[in-house]
Order: sequence, then structure tokens, then C-alpha cells
Amino acid sequence: MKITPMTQSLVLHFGEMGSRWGLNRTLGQMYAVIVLTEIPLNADQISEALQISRSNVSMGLKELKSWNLIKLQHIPGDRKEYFSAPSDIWDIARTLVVERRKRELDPTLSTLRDALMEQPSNESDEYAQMRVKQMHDLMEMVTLWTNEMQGMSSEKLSALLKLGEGISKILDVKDKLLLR
Amino acid sequence: MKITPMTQSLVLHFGEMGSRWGLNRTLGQMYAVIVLTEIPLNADQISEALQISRSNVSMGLKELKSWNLIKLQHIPGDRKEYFSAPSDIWDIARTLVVERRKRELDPTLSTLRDALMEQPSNESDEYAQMRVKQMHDLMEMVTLWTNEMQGMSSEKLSALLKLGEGISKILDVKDKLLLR
DNA sequence: TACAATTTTCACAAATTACTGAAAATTCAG
DNA sequence: CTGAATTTTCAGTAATTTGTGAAAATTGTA
Repeated sequence: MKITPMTQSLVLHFGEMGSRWGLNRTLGQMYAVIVLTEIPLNADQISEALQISRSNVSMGLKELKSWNLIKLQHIPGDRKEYFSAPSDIWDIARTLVVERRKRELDPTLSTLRDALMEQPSNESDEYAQMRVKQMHDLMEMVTLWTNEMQGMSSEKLSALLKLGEGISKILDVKDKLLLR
Repeated sequence: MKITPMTQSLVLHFGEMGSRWGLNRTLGQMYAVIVLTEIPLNADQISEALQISRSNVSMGLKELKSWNLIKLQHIPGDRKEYFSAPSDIWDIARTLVVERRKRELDPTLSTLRDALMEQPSNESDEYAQMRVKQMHDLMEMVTLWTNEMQGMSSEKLSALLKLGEGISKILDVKDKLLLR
């Protein structure tokens, strides 16, 4: 499969960005080509489009599967496996946020909890524990939010994000509001 | 400077996590020790606490400065530079979000804009452009939010995050609300 | 200004991570 | 059940990233 110059440059960019996203260059490129292509792709097509080895594609797909970012499909009369990205971009965003939280926050939250269980041995431990408590509480709130997000429809999510500047205003009157 | 076992284990954990955060192991460890220690630290103390070379500390501090995560201070009668983290954890969180956006979203936003300016050469480009438009719009909304966040006081930010599950409820009645 | 203290830079070395081809494992049509 | 098609695994290598010590640059005080 050959890709157009436009896709090509987007793929390269997402490759660069991939590394800033806990993924890596190849994973970024692979996902870009999958997202930007309307029809589902098989591993050979991805391998050809990005000029990387078939085995590298296999490993990349495995990783993308573990992120829940791709959907596997079969095409009648073809034994190959075909992959595509969710058609709803909000779906992708939601998944990305939830999966990143799993990888970036959850393990830390658990370590912070452990540290809070310990008996501080001196004042410097006491200070550390105080900071740990603050981090813990903050991260727990973020976790609540991402959970909330997980159950939200794309429409609702979009509406929430569109609030943008409005969010401050809403906060100011939220108490009135929540009294129902 | 020696560190207690509790700090030690937290430092190690943040080291592990550092790599999942666009930072790296050493940067994560360095920031952990700075955040968890009440008094400002100088480079030699960090070097000793983490058992890494003085030059590595220097490079790490440079990076932490570029993230706006540390404050430089001078102690009277001492020529060394001392560093500490903001005392307000919300400050740190806000900075982290804003800086990550700069690194993870802004460059992509600009590439997406470029792609949207181009003339699609065929239907597959048209499809790609449609997806690019969706991504662009979404990322722009996220940018709006982080900008909003930047200007929010810690109290307000905390109140917003505490909403947690309430956010859905609020959305449902927001129209009523915004009429004032 | 001179110079000792301190920080930064940088070329190289060490460590880690990513990629490949070949071989093994799996899948499924006949 | 067989075997060709397809996918996955994995050991070795390549590429990238990170860490070090020595030297250069900067800073501030006497």
C-alpha cells in the first residue's frame, strides 16, 4: 500500500510525537496510518506503507491492542486480519485518557497508598508523608474524573469540552445548581 | 544528604514512572527528592542522595527548569544554588498539565492545521483530512481547557476536580444555569 | 581584577530500547 | 487431519538515549 504525500507527512509527525506519548515512533506511525485510512488494513499493508519489517508490525499491533486502540476485523474470503481505528474520534480520545491513566496514575496511586500506611520515623518522613497525601488526594480526584469520562457518551463529552471558558462561570453557581 | 527508607522507595517509584511521563528515570527521581524534602537542596546534595554524577544533576536541573517545575533560591552566605518545588501541589499539577500540553499537543495542532490547508488530491486524502479536522477540533478544545486551568486558583481547581461524579449532573442542567 | 567556588558543556562510554530475520506457533480451508 | 497461509516469538544487532569525567565557562567575593 502506498500513501499520499499528505498522509506521509502526517505519519512522520505522529511518529515524532509517538515518543512523547509513552508509545514510540513506530507505534505512532502505525496508528496514524490506521486512523487516517478509511478502509481496514492488514499487517502487510502497514509494513509496506511504513517500510518496516513484518515482525515489527506484529509487535506494534500487539501493543495497540493492549491499548484498546484498534478494532480487529475479518474480510470475507480473506484469511488475513484487518485493523481499523474507531470511527468516532471521541472514542479514541476517551480510550487514550483511560489507558494513560492506567499506566501513569494507577501504579503511583498504589505506591502512594503504601507510603501512607507506613509509620513516619522522623520529621522529614512526616513532611514527605504530608506531600504524599496531597499527591494521593489529587490523583484520586483525577481518577474519579476519568472514570466518569469513561461512561460518558461522545455527545456529552463534546458538550463538556465545549464549555471551555464557561467552566469558571459554572463553578461559581454550581451550589445553587446542585440543590436541584 | 542521606534519605530515609520511605523517601528512598518513593524516589525509586517515581524513577520508574518518570519514563512514562516524557521525563526519564533520573528526572523522576530528582523531582521526587526535591518535592519530598522540606528544605531546598543544592546540586551536590541531590547528587549524593541519588548516587548520580554532579554533571547528570546539572543536566537534570536544566530540564526541570525548562518545565518550570522548580524554584531557584539562594541561601545567605552560601554561593550554591538551592532548589525546591512549589509548596502548593496544585501549582505543580497545573504546571505539569500546561507543559505537557505544550510538548504533546501544540506541535501536533500546528501540523494538523498545515494539513488542513492543503488541497486534497483524491478521496483518500479527503477522508484523511476529515479525520484531521476532527482531531484538530478536539485538541483545540483541550487547549482551551488547559488555558482556562492556567488562570484558575488552586481553590477553584480543587473545587472543580472535587465535582467528580457531579459533573454529569451539572452538564444536564447547564443551560438553565448559564442563562443566569 | 584575580581567583576560587560553582555550574555547565561535551565527547565518549554505558545502558536501554527498538528492529530484524528466521524459526516456531497458530489458524483454517479442504 | 494435513498443510499452506498467516501471525507471533525471540535472539541477536542496530539505534537511541542516558550518564560520566574532564575541561570550559560562569559567578561572585575579596
